[in-house]
Amino acid sequence: MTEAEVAECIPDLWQPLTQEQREFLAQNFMVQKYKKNETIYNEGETPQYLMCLLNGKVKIYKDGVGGRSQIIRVIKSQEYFAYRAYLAEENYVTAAAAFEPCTICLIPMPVIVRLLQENAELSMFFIRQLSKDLGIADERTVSLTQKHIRGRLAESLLFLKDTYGVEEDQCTLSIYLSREDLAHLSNMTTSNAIRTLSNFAAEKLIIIDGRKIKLLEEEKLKKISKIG
Amino acid sequence: MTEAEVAECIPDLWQPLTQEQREFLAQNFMVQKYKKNETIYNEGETPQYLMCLLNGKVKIYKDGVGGRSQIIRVIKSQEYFAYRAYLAEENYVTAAAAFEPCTICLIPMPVIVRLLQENAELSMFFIRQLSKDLGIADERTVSLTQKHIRGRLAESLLFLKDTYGVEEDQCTLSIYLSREDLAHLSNMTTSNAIRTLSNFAAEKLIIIDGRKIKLLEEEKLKKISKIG
DNA sequence: TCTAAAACATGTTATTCAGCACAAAGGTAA
DNA sequence: TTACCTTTGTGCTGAATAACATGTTTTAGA
Repeated sequence: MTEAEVAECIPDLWQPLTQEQREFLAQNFMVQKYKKNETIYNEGETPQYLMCLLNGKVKIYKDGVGGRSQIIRVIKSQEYFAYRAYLAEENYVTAAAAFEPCTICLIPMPVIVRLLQENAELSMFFIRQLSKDLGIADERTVSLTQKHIRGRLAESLLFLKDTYGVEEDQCTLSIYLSREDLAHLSNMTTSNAIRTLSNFAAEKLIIIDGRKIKLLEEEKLKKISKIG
Repeated sequence: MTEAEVAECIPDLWQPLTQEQREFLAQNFMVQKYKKNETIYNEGETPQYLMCLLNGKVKIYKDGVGGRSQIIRVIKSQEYFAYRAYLAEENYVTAAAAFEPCTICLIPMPVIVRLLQENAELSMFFIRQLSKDLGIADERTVSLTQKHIRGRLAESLLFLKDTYGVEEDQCTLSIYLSREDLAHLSNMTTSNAIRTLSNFAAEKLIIIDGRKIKLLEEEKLKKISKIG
């Protein structure tokens, strides 16, 4: 892989570096592919790499009480993940899997740590990213615990639009999730995800066609999400 | 305040610094006192200071749907807080208040940012801290959403023991929370906190004497917490 | 193309927990 | 003291939602 190609894959990481650091990074750069639904890492494993999603869609999730799965966050193209546990000096407390076929760039964490020690701007990038993620996690805790089912599902739909965007028609979500994943994202059972989605469709807030979801009344969904 | 005194207040921040940086920090050091139940900062405000709790106990909380309060985390002596939002370039998404009379050290965030740019070891301290907090937040999301009332309350009691410790008898929690705060920590109504606490007492897992709580059967509480 | 499995859909029941209402106990101030 | 407010405690009711059962549709593999 040429340096120019590496630079294009991981601009946020690349940009702050000196020429010397860039050469070092380019020498420690791997790319790996994952199939749809393939596990990327598991809870309890020892983290070794920082990962950057080059293309595809990834879920970070956690299996809780009685094996019930909760999606903690989702990763879109160009985002970094899988590094938190190493930096906290822990094993993974979450697992990651591919929603769709993915290409992921892997960089050994010791390489990252060395760069962090040499490059203050890079450190600030990680500090900012972790700070943002922690704020999101705090918001999410309250949403998931206090909002009612309709509010949680509406929030998830809007969140998916924000994260992965829409197709050419400006309203069909670009991600086709199973009802089960939608449920795990919204902290509810699969039955209730199906039911509530049907209700939204009956109220003409959305149109469902299999896994394809069109958001018709975004403002009303926002209202439902906000009032809980 | 002498440099030695400053050093004692904020060892984690102080230790990585050069002599020059220490002098700079010592010149930008304030100490402020807060009364019991006094608000330290509010949601929506613009963050200006990193805070370090010198003594006392602090809650970080968030008012959610219908003003229902959720305690997100608690701070003990020597811990840093209130810096996340500034580093994420956001306003506060949480609020902070004193459980008990507190002494807090305040350092303007621009001072911290300057030190972060100069000192890689200090950056690593914040990266590690944020990474740990994010892991805790992820775990907490699943606990609060999936565990049942008894599991959540048991977890809170054990968490309070871990965080603030116990008195000389080795089993009385050192923090005397109102039932309301205990409820907000455990994501339940005050009535249910009272009821479940009474049940634990009836089962001889704990002894309650007003706000004083003695943990008798820690292993059984751990089991209740784990199975949810 | 057939078959089996997975995903989707919907109705019913059971459980958990929030939301009262109200009373007792403790603390605080005039 | 008395009065008042806050906190604690308890019972009852109903709403929200998980769990279960069952049938249908879609998908994937042989």
